[in-house]
Amino acid sequence: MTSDQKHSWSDIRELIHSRILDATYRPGDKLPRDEDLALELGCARTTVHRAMRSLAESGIVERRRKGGTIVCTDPVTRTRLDIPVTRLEVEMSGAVYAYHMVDCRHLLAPGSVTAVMGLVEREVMLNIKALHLSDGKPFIYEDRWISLETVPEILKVDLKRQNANEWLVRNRPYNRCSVQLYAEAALGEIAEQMLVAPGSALLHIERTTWLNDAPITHVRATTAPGYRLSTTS
Amino acid sequence: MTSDQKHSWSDIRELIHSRILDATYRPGDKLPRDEDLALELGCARTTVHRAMRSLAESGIVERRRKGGTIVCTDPVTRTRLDIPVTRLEVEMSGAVYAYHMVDCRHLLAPGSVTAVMGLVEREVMLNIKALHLSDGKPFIYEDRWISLETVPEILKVDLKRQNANEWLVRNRPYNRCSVQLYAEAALGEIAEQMLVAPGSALLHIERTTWLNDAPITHVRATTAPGYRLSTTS
DNA sequence: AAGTGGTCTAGACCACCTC
DNA sequence: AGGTGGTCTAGACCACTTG
Repeated sequence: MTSDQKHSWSDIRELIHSRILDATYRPGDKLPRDEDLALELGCARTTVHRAMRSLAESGIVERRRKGGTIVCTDPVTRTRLDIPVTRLEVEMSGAVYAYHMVDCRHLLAPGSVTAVMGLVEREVMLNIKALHLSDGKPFIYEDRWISLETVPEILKVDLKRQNANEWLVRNRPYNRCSVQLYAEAALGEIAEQMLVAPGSALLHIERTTWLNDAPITHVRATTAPGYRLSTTS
Repeated sequence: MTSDQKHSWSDIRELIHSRILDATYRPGDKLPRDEDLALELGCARTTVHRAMRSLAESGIVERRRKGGTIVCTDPVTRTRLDIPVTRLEVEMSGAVYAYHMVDCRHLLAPGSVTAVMGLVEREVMLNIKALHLSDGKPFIYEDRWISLETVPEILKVDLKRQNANEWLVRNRPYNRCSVQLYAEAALGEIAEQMLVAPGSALLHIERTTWLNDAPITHVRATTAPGYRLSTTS
């Protein structure tokens, strides 16, 4: 009676997914218990669990103890976004990478920055403005704030030669990260640095990183016209 | 000798992660074999494996059979991006949602669209232009192409009343999805529909979905000024 | 060819949450 | 309070890939 058994969790994931796709299980429906599915499919419960966890991570089903497994209604589009290190991104495209520090000073960080970092009070941080170049042309302009509380060693680094992000990434790994994406017209200073007409539409990527609730850095990256972020899955 | 045992995979994940954070294991280093770590930590190899897989999914280590586990050099910023269904996004913000179909016709899809979809030849598709409103104000303008090869039933749906995306999402789940993000100035038609000054910088979200290599739909969503996409983790 | 991670099993116990 | 998913174990075998 039971069709021939598929014992691998990815096969089982596909099987269950296909039942969702062909509406055997509809959005909002409750799926059989892991144990029953294991019995039906002729595999261990652990294997069904592995498949289910994968479906849950993809946002296709929702699982609750005692509540069972439910097919998600109102599915979101869930993708993975990888933001590469700029130098590598440029070099991978076959272009020559260069880094140019525009400005570097101690400043009282604006409230917008300290708020995002989760700090109650404003404090003096290291502010770095720098340009990443691809074949000599402006590629990304970054405005970065580094917490001197969390990363005092940064003052010993020669940031005119050493890209701040790469130093941080190698010496100050982070725990938690928040990213925001938006479009904004190029303002005076940015338009100047990026060599674009004022008002040009540019994609901005803001990132904040922490190590166990201690903020490390906040950076606003302004990308060149036409820049695209792609995700897969 | 062995410190007191932590038996849960998340504890072990944290422990190994902390060794990476404090440079016990440095970028490029090879970690001990799963079995040795299990021995050291006093747990089953499966448990170490579970922790390692989590670290690998986060892009912190790289694992290869026979090659062992290596701490990633040049880490990328990896985040999860969830794009909600527009109606829910509006309603969650406490505003009133409305949908207005602007245009709907059979058209030969442009090469840029069919190419992204992975089609060799251009074909006639259903093209829908629509506006999502939040409290009566333009929120997202979408330009959508729906494959009539894959989804012929769409012709029976009353798309003036029924939001195309929501119908698709409920009746034509997808397998694969590709997303692109970029900034672009509002052109004539878009500026008109969105009620913004021509040239305004707007965030664009392009999505293509497939079911087993059969393209379902391609949509370019133009968001209102100030729109932000956030990711967590 | 051999060593490493990847997976499967069977069973047990735990933790959470709904009923 | 009981049922469901979540996890851990111990052992076995498999699959990939590199030395």
